[in-house]
Amino acid sequence: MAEERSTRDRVLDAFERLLVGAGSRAATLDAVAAEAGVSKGGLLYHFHSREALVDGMVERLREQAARDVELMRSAEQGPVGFYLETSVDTGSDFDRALIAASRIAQEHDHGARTALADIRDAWFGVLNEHLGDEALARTIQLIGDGLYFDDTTGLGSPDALGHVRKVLGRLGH
Amino acid sequence: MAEERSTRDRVLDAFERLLVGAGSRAATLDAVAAEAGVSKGGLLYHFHSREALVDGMVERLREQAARDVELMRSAEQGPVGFYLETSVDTGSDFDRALIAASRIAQEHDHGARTALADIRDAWFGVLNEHLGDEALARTIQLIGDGLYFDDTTGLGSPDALGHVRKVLGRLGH
DNA sequence: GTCTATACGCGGATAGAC
DNA sequence: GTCTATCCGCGTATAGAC
Repeated sequence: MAEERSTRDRVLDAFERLLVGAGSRAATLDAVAAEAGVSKGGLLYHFHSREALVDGMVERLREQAARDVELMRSAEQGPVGFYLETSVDTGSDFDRALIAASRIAQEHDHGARTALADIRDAWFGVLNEHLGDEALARTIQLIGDGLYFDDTTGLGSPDALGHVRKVLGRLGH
Repeated sequence: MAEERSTRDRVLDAFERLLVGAGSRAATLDAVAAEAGVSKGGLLYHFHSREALVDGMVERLREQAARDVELMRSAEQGPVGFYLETSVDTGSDFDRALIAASRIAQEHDHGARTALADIRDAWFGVLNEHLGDEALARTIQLIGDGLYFDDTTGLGSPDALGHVRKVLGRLGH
């Protein structure tokens, strides 16, 4: 039977939702506690400081990423399709964690930065291995980043993914 | 003779540097004043609130953007080359303003979001007009966003732009 | 494990001197 | 136009009851 989501996880979920939805400035301990439906004291039992909250989030992100890379490797539609489709925000837990971490990384947090760098390296490894074409692999990764960024910033055109497919089609993909 | 940079502008410069270098959380009025070499009171004479600071920055960004679009339109290397080259952080004032605004936009600021959306529309207009190919124009814009995002997050591979050129070359550009 | 109460410094903002 | 002094609320963190 599926375990109940622990308070710890619910707090991290709340933290991520606030980071994604309103930015780091708004993701205060007060706000996180309220969003998670727990008192500030309750939150601070699980995470002794804001920094610990960030660390906990990054740690969980790494676990999620390891699973994602496995899915990408063995995806039915191939790694490229899987990567691009999951670069537009699908609303998955992993997407949310990734965007949340990028918010923190922008503040110079070392843990978040290296985690994101490692995850990107893993993705690139799969793309490059599959395509056998570094330039194309890098370009596709950039397109994925662009899709992400646009989604994340609330910009982004309606059928971005469709346009990309069209162009990749001309390249024989 | 070139005018001295006004205090107002120096404050906005400082605000942008902090936003880009350390994030919105770190860009406090105290920090901005110190970075600009002015007292908090001095800063608040020019901008009555943090919100006013953001508005001033966005307003200046729009002026810079109008100039950039003109440069893009008439660039020697063509709009695509100009766009991609200026998508990696060149360290220009405009780049800094753009990245700074994207930080603020992530916090749901309406002014920053619409300004960025308008600027992106203008860029797309030039690309699409020049290429006469919407799918390609959108894809190139995504690549530019990706370059931006990577630079911005401190990720990004060394010769990203070179790889992109290679792939675009295969498409006949 | 979760809560309430409390301490305390920081960030945003005002008043008024120079 | 720029400064210092000051106010107040918020964000982080601790102590200790339940």
